[in-house]
Amino acid sequence: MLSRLVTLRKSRKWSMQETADRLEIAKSTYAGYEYGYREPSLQALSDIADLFETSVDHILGRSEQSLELTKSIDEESISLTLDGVSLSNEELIDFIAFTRIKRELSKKETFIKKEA
Amino acid sequence: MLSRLVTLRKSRKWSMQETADRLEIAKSTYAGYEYGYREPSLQALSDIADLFETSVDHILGRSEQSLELTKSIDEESISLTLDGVSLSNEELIDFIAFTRIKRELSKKETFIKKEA
DNA sequence: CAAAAATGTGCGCGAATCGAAAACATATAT
DNA sequence: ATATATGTTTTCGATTCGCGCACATTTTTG
Repeated sequence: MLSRLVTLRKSRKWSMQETADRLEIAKSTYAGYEYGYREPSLQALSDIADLFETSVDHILGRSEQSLELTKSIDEESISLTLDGVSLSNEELIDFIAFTRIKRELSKKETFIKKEA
Repeated sequence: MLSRLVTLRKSRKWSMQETADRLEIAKSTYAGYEYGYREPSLQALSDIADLFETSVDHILGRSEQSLELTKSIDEESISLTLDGVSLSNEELIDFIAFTRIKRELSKKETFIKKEA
């Protein structure tokens, strides 16, 4: 269930002990999570996500969320940031237009090439 | 901990019973989640997120995720889609450049205006 | 309006499982 | 080679999960 923990921990070069310490739980408890014979409480799960600076969904290995840009306008689901500054609706709208046009153009290019 | 459940359920106009049925659990079990005196297992939590077509993080009320665009290049965290088509790295890179430049320009504009 | 059905709310219990301590195995460092 | 750190498993008391059941409240139906 929590198979991604191993990767997350090792990419940080932390031992189980160190990870457990940071989470303020016993190493055997943490080990239980990694080995899969224990499940953390929701609070612990949340703490783990915070520690690894990732989402709970990612830790749970849930089918990676795909964020549809057109839907994220005016919705408070996920906020996008660039260089730490959150993306304004205007920037998002510009981007959508920008990319749609680029996609249209690349279609036409292909079409022309085929014709030639 | 799971205070968002009420909203999610009611926005669908489901009774507790109906929700529990869809989740294939007892209504008293589901009620426990909503009232906050019970926590679902990770599997149940995941099922709930699926049922409500939302993320576990959202259900847990975790500080809304912000996705840093520069970090999402080459990372398998969340995939962005536009009009149902997933965003290529190239499109993302272009957008980052595009927006950075726009931001730079708007700074300068302000500067010029101040000078004038 | 009254009866019936559905829904919400809470209790109690057996079963499941949590979290930690401890012991042991294995690896790393001195 | 010995000590120290890390990984892994077992054990156990305490917690709490999930459900059935009962009752209150609301909604539906005739």
